[in-house]
Amino acid sequence: MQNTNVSAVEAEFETSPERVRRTQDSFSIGDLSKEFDITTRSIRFYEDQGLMMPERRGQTRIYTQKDRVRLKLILRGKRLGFTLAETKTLFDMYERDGSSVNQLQTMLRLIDDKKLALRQQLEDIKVVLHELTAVESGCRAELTEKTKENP
Amino acid sequence: MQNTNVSAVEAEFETSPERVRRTQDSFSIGDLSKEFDITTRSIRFYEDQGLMMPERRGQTRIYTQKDRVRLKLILRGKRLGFTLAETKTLFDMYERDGSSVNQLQTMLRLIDDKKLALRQQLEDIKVVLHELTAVESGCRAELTEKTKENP
DNA sequence: CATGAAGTTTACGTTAACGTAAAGTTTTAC
DNA sequence: GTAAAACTTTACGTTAACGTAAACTTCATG
Repeated sequence: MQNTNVSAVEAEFETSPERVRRTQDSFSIGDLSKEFDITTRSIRFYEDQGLMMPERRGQTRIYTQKDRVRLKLILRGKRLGFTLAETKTLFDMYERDGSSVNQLQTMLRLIDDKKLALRQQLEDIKVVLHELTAVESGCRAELTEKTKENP
Repeated sequence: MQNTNVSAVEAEFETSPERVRRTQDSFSIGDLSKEFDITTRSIRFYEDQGLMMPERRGQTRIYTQKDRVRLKLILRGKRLGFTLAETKTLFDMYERDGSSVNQLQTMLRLIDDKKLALRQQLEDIKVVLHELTAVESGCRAELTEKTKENP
């Protein structure tokens, strides 16, 4: 087990190509906003919501590698359909439970919920697509009729 | 062509079983809210947004069959993923163009847009489902490892 | 030393479709 | 005849995730 500080779950999210440019160990808010292509407003918002707590040098925020990984996790969570509140729950859980067994179970529950909801959405979308096609046919039929009348 | 007042598109939306109980020809807001299982607040909201303009007897709203059909169309539009604004556009169009050739073409465009967006959504959801499954596997693996350590 | 880039806080604005009082009038029922 | 049910208007609240503007400080550079 080579875990130093970053949670196993966090480590899991590390993608291999990143290891190449392991140079910096502190970042400005602008650095991160550029790297992840989000606004600084967003990053400050995440802090507002209790998802990050970077150090300060005076007023200025200083982000560590750990913070950077957190941000990465936030964004991946978003892509997976987690709300910021849900992601925060996971973070809080890890904070109180380093071993994170609890966290993993919660995550599994969350994932299960998401999968269920997504499958439902999938079905709904299919149904609506069919309905739309039906309405479309009706429209086309009516349209050819109308243009037949008024050439 | 047996169109009296209701547009051909509106007529198209009429479902057959309805014709059986063709009794009333005016309705209260409560009648409609019960029939379609929505709140009176919603109905008044649709009026606010310019989607309906029922007559009044004093202060009280009186809805005709035509209004009822409109409401039905609004709700079907919602099920099909149209915003109220989009539905309003179609209504306005019919108001100015009884023959509604224009309306039909606009509708076809709208439907096409929706279908495209839905297909995209479908793909996105599939991708996310796969990602979720992957993350889930990772969690499970890690979990069995942890519980192996601390039995 | 000025100036422009990057950082900061505070706080209101946005979107969609209603929910939820509050406070009043009208209708219906017994 | 009165009390409950149904109707009305007005208007602020909700959700999520920021956008945007104002007004300020700090820093580096030519």
